[in-house]
Order: sequence, then structure tokens, then C-alpha cells
Amino acid sequence: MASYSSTALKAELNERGWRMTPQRETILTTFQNLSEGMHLSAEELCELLKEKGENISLSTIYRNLKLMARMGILRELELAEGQKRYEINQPAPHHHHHLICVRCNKTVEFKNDSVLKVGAKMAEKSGYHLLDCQLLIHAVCPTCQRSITPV
Amino acid sequence: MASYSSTALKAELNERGWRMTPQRETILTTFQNLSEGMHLSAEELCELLKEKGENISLSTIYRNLKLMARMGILRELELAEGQKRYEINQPAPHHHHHLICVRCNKTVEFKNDSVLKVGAKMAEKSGYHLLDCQLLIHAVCPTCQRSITPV
DNA sequence: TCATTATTGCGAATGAGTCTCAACGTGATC
DNA sequence: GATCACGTTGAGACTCATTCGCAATAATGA
Repeated sequence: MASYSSTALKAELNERGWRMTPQRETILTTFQNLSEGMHLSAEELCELLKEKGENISLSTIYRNLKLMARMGILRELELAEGQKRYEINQPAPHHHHHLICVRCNKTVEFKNDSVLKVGAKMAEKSGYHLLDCQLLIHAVCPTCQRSITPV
Repeated sequence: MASYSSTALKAELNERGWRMTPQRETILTTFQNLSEGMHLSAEELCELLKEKGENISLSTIYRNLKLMARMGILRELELAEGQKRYEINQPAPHHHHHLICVRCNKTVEFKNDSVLKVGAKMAEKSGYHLLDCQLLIHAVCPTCQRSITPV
């Protein structure tokens, strides 16, 4: 857990002329304490925090999810149509990919270091600074293959 | 080109109780005639067809892009924030992945068969019917790394 | 402690994508 | 090849995730 401390976040923010805020710390630690493979949409995060008595406005949540994804702290996932979900971006042993049923959105997570290596090599080769690398597999799950309901 | 004929599309549609329409044929052949690595959003496709004198309503375009993606004929890509783009889904020698700058959206395409194999194997192992397999790399391009503009 | 200015929260605005429904056209049947 | 059932289209209204604008607030560096 906690592969990225709030102290490190503060340092990185300040380095770029930005500021650490209680809201940012709350968001970071919330994602760090999520169980592995768990991800949240902006709305869900807002609800979760409300339940814990820590209200953060939806605008602020949207702004910071985007910011932290662009810093490489969070991964932005599109597992279901119509809304983005976020999870903490973890290094090699915990890093994983997603296999998604396009009909029912059932998702299987899997790990594969060779894919991660391909991604890292490709980014380096092109002079890009790597933030996230995800193999996204769209498919039809066994249940949906059997169902009559088409597409 | 034309890895998927409109006759084959008609057959597959009819098999499921659906119908071939001139609009569907137009959309399919438009994507087939696009140069490699070119992709279109719904709006762009609508404009392109309008220029060619073939008007298809935006609703119909949205409906069919989604349908054809779920049939595995098109790939759905999210290369820039806020809108989906589509390209023809081609097999092994033409199949490719994307490296994207999260700041300026500059995109590099690359091929890697081993990644495709990992995807196919994972889908099979879980009993899923594979539709598309894309390695999505989010990164910061050399130009944006140098620019002052943050995140 | 103070000044600067990034950040927050609220509500309004945006816009990609979906829905509704009447008119139309495809494909199966005879 | 005429008919019928029903899937599809087009137009516009609508949805809702996300962004924007702005005044109030609060981190940071001096």
C-alpha cells in the first residue's frame, strides 16, 4: 500500500508551483486504501467521501482526478460506457490489465509483465515519459455468448 | 483493404435477424477505404459523408459505429479526451497499438504481435470471444516535457 | 505576518451520445 | 413478385458526465 506518500505528492506539486490541499491528500489516501483492483468514478468517490463525513465538491474531485492521472499517480480506465473510473497506478508486481465484456461489462483483471515491458520500451524509444500502460481487451464473456440478446 | 466484405456483413447481420442497409454498407466501405492508421469520430464521419454527397444522420452513425464495434468490425479508440474514434479492425499484420501524449494528444502507432498474442491467449483462457486488443500507453511526449505549461 | 495567487465550491453551461417515434425499407414467406 | 412483420432511419428533444466562471478561501514564499 501507499506507494506514493502525501509528502511526495506535496513535493511534486510544489516543484511545479502548485499547492498541496487537504482535498488532494484525502483523495490520494482514499485511493491508496482501496483494495487491489478496486476503482471508482468521480461520482462514486464523492459519495464514498460523503459517507465518511469528508465532503469534497464534485468539481474539485473531477479536477484532481484528472490532475493526478496526468501526473501518473492514478490510472484512468474506461471499463464501462459513459464514465471514467480511476485506480491507483501501481508498479510492476501489482500492475495489471483488463479484459472486458462489451455487452455486460464484466471485467477480468490479469497481470503480464512482458506487456508492461513492451510499453515501457516503446515509450522510451519515442522519447515519451511513461505514465500508464494498459492492455485493453474487448470481448464477449461466456454468459453473453450464450444469451439470445444480440450485441 | 476490404478484409470484410459487405456481403459478409449482410450475412452476419441476417444470421442474427438484423438487416443490411445502404447506410451500413456506406459506413463499412468508408472505413475500409481510409488509409492505414486513420480514424474518425462520429461527427467527422458524418461530415466526410456529407462532403461526398452521402448524407447519413448522426443518430444512425452513432448507432452503427457502436454496433460494428460490438461485432468486432470496428475498433473503438479513446485517443483524445471527450470523444471516441473508430477505425477498421484489422488482423495480425496490420493490427497496431497506440502511444498517446496526455497533454497534446500526439499519437504514435506501433505494431507488436506478442502483445496481440497475450491478449488472444487471455481471452481464450477466460472463455471470452475476442473482439479487440489494444495496448494503450499514456505518456508525455518530448515536446510537452520541455514546455513550461504544466500537466 | 503578509501578499500573491492557486484552489475550492457552487451553480450554470457544454456537448457527446441516447432516446422517441413516425415513416420507411428489408427480408422472409407464399 | 406481392405482402407483411418488424428492424432501421432521421429529426429533434433529451440526458448526464464533465467543464467552466467566478467569488471566496487558503497554501506558499518572502
